[in-house]
Formats: sequence, structure tokens, C-alpha cells
Amino acid sequence: MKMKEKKALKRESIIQTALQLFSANGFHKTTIPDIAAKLHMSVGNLYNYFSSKDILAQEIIKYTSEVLGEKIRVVNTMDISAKEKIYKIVEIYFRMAKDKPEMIEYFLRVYLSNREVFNDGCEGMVCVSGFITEIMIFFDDAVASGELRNQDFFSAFGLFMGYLGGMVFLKGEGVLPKGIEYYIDDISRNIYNALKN
Amino acid sequence: MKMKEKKALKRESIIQTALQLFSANGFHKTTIPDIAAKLHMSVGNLYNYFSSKDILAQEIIKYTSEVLGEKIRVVNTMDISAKEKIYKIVEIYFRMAKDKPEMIEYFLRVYLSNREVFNDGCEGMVCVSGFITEIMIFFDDAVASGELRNQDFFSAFGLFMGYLGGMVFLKGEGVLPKGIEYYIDDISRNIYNALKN
Amino acid sequence: MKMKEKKALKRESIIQTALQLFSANGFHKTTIPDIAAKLHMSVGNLYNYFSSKDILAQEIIKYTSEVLGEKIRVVNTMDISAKEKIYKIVEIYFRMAKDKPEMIEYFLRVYLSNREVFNDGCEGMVCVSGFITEIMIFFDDAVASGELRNQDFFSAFGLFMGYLGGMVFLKGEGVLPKGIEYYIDDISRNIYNALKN
Amino acid sequence: MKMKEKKALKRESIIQTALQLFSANGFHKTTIPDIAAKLHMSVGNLYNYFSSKDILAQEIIKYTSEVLGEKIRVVNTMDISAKEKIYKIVEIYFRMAKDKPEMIEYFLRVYLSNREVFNDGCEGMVCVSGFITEIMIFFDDAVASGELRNQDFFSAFGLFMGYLGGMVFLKGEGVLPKGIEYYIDDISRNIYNALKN
DNA sequence: GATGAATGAGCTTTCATTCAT
DNA sequence: AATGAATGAAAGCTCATTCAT
Repeated sequence: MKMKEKKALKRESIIQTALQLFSANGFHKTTIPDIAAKLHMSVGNLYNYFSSKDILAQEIIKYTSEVLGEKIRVVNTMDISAKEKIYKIVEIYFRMAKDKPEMIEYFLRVYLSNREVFNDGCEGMVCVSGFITEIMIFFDDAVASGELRNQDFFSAFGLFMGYLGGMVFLKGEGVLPKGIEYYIDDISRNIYNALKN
Repeated sequence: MKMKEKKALKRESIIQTALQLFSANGFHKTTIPDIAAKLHMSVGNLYNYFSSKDILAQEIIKYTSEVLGEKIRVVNTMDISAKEKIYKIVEIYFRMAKDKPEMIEYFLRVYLSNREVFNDGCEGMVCVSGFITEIMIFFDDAVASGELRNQDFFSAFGLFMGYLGGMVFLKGEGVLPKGIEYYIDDISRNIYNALKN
Repeated sequence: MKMKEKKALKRESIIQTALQLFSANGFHKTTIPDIAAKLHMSVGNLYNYFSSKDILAQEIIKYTSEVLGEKIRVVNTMDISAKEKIYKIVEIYFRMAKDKPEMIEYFLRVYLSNREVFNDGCEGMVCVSGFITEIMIFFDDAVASGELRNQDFFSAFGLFMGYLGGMVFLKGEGVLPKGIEYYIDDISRNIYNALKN
Repeated sequence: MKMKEKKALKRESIIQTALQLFSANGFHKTTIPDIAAKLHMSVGNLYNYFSSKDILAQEIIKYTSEVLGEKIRVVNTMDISAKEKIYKIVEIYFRMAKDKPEMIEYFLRVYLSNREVFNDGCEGMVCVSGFITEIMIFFDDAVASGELRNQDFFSAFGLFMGYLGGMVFLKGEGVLPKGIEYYIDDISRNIYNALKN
């Protein structure tokens, strides 16, 4: 038991370290020795936890998607309006982009663009279902309650994912004149206006 | 003269071939020999046209941004409402995503995610200014005419870029049940609603 | 412990093999694969010991300079006249040129002529200080004892280094009609005459 | 006739430009395109004058040796003592090292160390005979007149060539605290003392 | 479980030389 | 004589992965 716990902990610490490095430097520019070195661990041992670099990358996206989905789940269970939920989701996303930028950056810089890495194992977004599912629940609820217009789910999902991701990308490029939180009001209003009934 | 023309033509054919390969397989998975082979050209000669792989990638993003900007420029000069312009821009973008998917994919899968490649030479989005400038002109005009709400430009720009890019990404992932054109109506309406006065 | 020893040994065997190849064929004509092949070692592994070809070349000159310096140090501690010391130094140098010609040749054909390789890391002869220091000690002692004329150190050092190196170069070119040891008498007498009080 | 003259002039301008570049950057680091570019000439055309890079390097050493030999020839014809001749030769050499350093550097950095380049065509120092011959004449004359001790020519030649070359090398390394002319007195005295009867 | 030396295929880039124009 | 695009072999170096210890 102790053993298994310890192994699980180490597993997670690998995920978090690799997440940081992949986000900061890109998947291909981050080497397994880089990750092992930052963890004061041997490369050989790292392979005892993850059987390949690709598998590691896939586990990271699942983990990240789960963490983000969890936070949105909390919002979904709140008894507030769709407008307020949108505000909270945007807030969560941008706060995360500020506090743990590596998670959001991972979506943008690793998951988005290294298709070959995720092809075998993450087909059709199964590795990000944790996040998508919650957005879907939010959207269905709000449509059912009559607050949001009934439309194709992907039209709405693309808005969330693309808009929020796009803003974080702009932030990362250093082109946004203000801090990312500054845009929470504007963006949540824009999203609400776009989707409202 | 003849010489220079021929060289310019070859230069462009390199750009287009590299664009396709980078988009399809990613920047790091596409090798210079791959590009040269597809062009029936020697590796060495390719370097007579572009002094490094990074420089080539930068020239491609400039080229792509220019082509896309050009198309939006046409819309900007039309005497139609902002709502109609939004529709046309979305249409252009999605049509392009269908007919020349490599250009849009290049934005998403190469430019967006390989920061280190564009760091020296494309600082602060200068390489995509062709595209951004036109969106800016569209937005300023529509605000001036009172059709769109006056808000931070980046809030609006992120909506365009992120939303459209996000949809194309979903298409590329194979998760969209319908063809990309199907979403033109929804998405242009959502954008208009988000930004209208 | 064992591990470290083994690694140190392998490191030295790389230095010696590379020394031979660089001396025989020149720095630029000797490739890393050449060195690895002669060592029955993979190219990648060689880079586990020396991070670049230039660094390897620098380590070799330090090593060589140390070995040569060591031998002269022995002479410096002997209780003999300056004239006899000069004879011994010339003898050591020429004997080495005969028995381990690669060391002397390395000075002449690699260190002397590939400035760009040694620019970063061996500025101002720090990599050959092992040898220079001993010559300096010899000279200072002999001046102090009144056997040699007091003059600018570099005037004396250039005589040693240039003269001995020049002779070995001539030998290497195949223009010397006699074996190199034949010249020990002449050259040590000439040096002594040049420097004596 | 005009044609031939023009060609000869261009030939010499190639030699001088290549001499500078080879001396400054080394033989292997200097490319044919580099040389052509500095001459505002096409690479193809450069090959009309010299059939290979190696041949060019050989012609340069012949040219350089000739120029240097010429200057020493003047000294040889003077009616002065051997001691004075030595002084003048050292002076010529160091003055040249200061005014046209590329010639001396070429000896040290190109000729000395790229044996493979000069193997076919410059066997046994035939390409530097212009210089050697004059030193030989000087030495024979001075021995005949009884001013210098009769000894193996190479023992004497190595002294000249090695000592002078060594000093210029030290200068090039930036380790000499004074200008190179400062050493003329010391060095010519040392050489004279070494060789005198 | 842990180590890190070893592998070797594969990458980007260079450059002497040629040759059609 | 002059051009410079084209060739292609070969270089230095990287890194995911394995395996003996």
C-alpha cells in the first residue's frame, strides 16, 4: 500500500514537472533527460513510470483536463444564472492562466499542435473529455432553462474554447496591454451576448 | 530579370510546399529533406532560398497572413453592414479552411505552438500583422458607424481569431459532425451578437 | 566509485585517440565519427564525455601541455647547470617528438593554427600554461643564478617554443636529412649561446 | 596582350584577397563563396583562374614566399656584416608582421597546419623555396666569411623560421605585452649569439 | 526500484565544384 | 569571360530508448 502510494505520488510529480517543461519549451524541445534532471531522477527510472514520451504527454493532457473540468463542475452545481456561470468559467480560466499558466499553455502549445503525439491514445478528444463534458453540461442546462439559445453544441463549445484560448495566447505573445483579468468582464459579456436567447 | 522572376517563383513554390508539409505533419516532424524531396530539389539548393528552417517558417507565416489579410481587405472596402461583413469574414475563413486548409492549420499548428521558432524575427505578432490590421480596420469602422459596441480591441480580436481557429481545430480533430461551412450561420451570428451595440 | 574511475579512464582514452587523429589528419579533417569508430564507440556516447568537438580539442591541449610541463618540471628540480638543463629540455622535446610525435604535432598543427577553436576557453594561452610555467621557472632560475642574461621573458620563450617547434615541423615535412635526435647537440648549444650571460 | 595582363592582374587580386581571408579565418573556415563575394566576382568565374581551393592555397604560399624572399635577397646583396644582416632580416620579418600580417599569418595558420592541402604540389617545401633559398644564401655567405659558425643548415634555418614565427604567433595570441618591433633588438642579438663563430 | 552509459538513426546545415546560360 | 543556381555528400550534434549493474 505504502509502496503504491509512493509510486502514485512520484507519478504525479513527474506529470507536473513535465507539464511545466513541455509548456515552457514545447514538446519537441523538451527532452526526457531534461525532465529527469529537474526531478533529480535518472532517465531509466522515469521510464519505469511512463513507457514513452508520448504516453507521458497523453497522461498530462488527461490530468490537466480533469483538473480544469473539476473546477467547472463546481460552477455547474451552483444555483446561479447562466450569465453568472459564464462569468465564473471565464474567471476560472483566466485565473488559472495567471496562477498556473502551464496548464492552459499545455493545451495551446502541446496538445493543439502535436497531433502525431496524441493520435494513438487520444483519438477524438477523449483525453480532454473531462473539460468538454462540463462545458456540455453547462450548455445543456442553460438551454433547458431557456437562458441560452438552442444551437449546435460545437458552435457554442468552439466559442468558449477558442475565445478563451485565443486570449491566453495573445497574453503569452505579450501583445495584451493589460493583465489577463482585465478582460474577464468584456469576454464574459461577449460570450453571454453571443449565446443568450 | 528573367532570372529574378524565376527565382521568385521558385521561392514561392518552396513556401507553398513547406506550408503543406508543416501543416500536415508539424514543424518538427517535417524535415528539410522532406521538403526538398517533394520539390524535386536538392537540400543544398533549398538553402539558397531560405537560410534556415526557422526563417522559412517565418516567411510562410508572413505569406499566409498576407493572403488572408488581402481577402479581408476586400470585405472592408465593401459598402455593406457590419453584420454582413462578419458573415463574409467567417465565410472567407471557413472556405479557406476547406479549400486551402494548410493555411489555417499553419496558424494553429505551427505558428501558435512553436514559439521558439518565431521568437527571433516575429516578435509581437509582426509576422501576422497583415491579418490583424484588417480585423482592426473592420472593427474600428464598425464601431465608428455605431454598429458595434466600443470595447477593447483585443477583446474583439480574440473572439475572431480564437473562435474561428477553434472551430477549424475541432474540424481537424474530426469531432465536428458536419462540414465546416455548416457552422457559418451560427458562428457569424454569435460573433455579431457578441459585439453588436 | 568504480563507475567514476571507469568514466575517467574512458575519458582519457578518448583524449589520446582524438589527439592522434587530430595530429595526423588535422582538426577539420578529423570527424567525430572517425574518433568514435577508432574507439569502437558510438558517436552519441562520445558526446557524453565531451560536449563538443571544440571542447574536446581544448581538453587535449590542456592534457598535452600538462604532460610536457611535468617532464620539464623534473628538469627544473635537478641540481645541474642551465646549460645542462637546456640540453635536457631539448632532449625531452625531441625524444617526445620521436616517441609520441602526436603531442608535439598537436601543438603545431592543431593548437597553433585553429584559433577559432580555442578562442572561447583557451584565451591568452591558459590552456598551455602547464608548459609555459615550467619554461618560465627554468628561465627565472637561470637568470637568478647568473647563468643566463636577463632579458624579456617572451624573447626567451619564443626562442624555445619556436625553435623546437620549427625543427619538429621540418621533420614532419620530411625535409630533415637526419633523425631529429641528431640535432639535439646543435640546437641546445645554439639556445645556450643565445641566452647565456 | 591586354587580355593577358588583365587576367594576370585579376589573378593577383584573387590571391591577395584569399590570402587575407585564409589568414584571418583559417583555410577551412574560408569558403570559395566568401572569397568570390569579397571580390565582387562569381564563384564560377573564380574557378576560371584557379582550378580548386587547394591549388589557390598553393599559389598563395608560393606568392608569399616569393615576396618575402625578395626582401631578404636585397639584404643578402648588401655589403654589411652578418650581425647587421640578421638584424635587418628580423626587422623585415617583424615589420611585415605588423604591416601585412596576413603574409606571416598565412605561414603559421594555413601552410603550417593543413598538410593535406599542400601535399600534392608543395612536397618538401618547394612552395616556400623562395624564402628558404635566401636564408640559405645568407647563412652560407656568413659561414664563408667566418662570421658564423659552420653547422648543419637546418639547425640554423629552424632557428630563424621557428623563432620569428613563434614570436608572431605570440603576438597574434595577444600575450606579448609590447609591440612586436620592441623585440627586434633582443631577438636579433639572440640569433646572432646562437650562430656566431 | 534506481542508475546513467550506451546506442544509432536522424536532424539541420555547409560547401567545393559543376554547368547551362 | 562571367554568372549563380544546383548538386549531394558529409559534417556536428541530438535524443528517445534500452539494459547491464
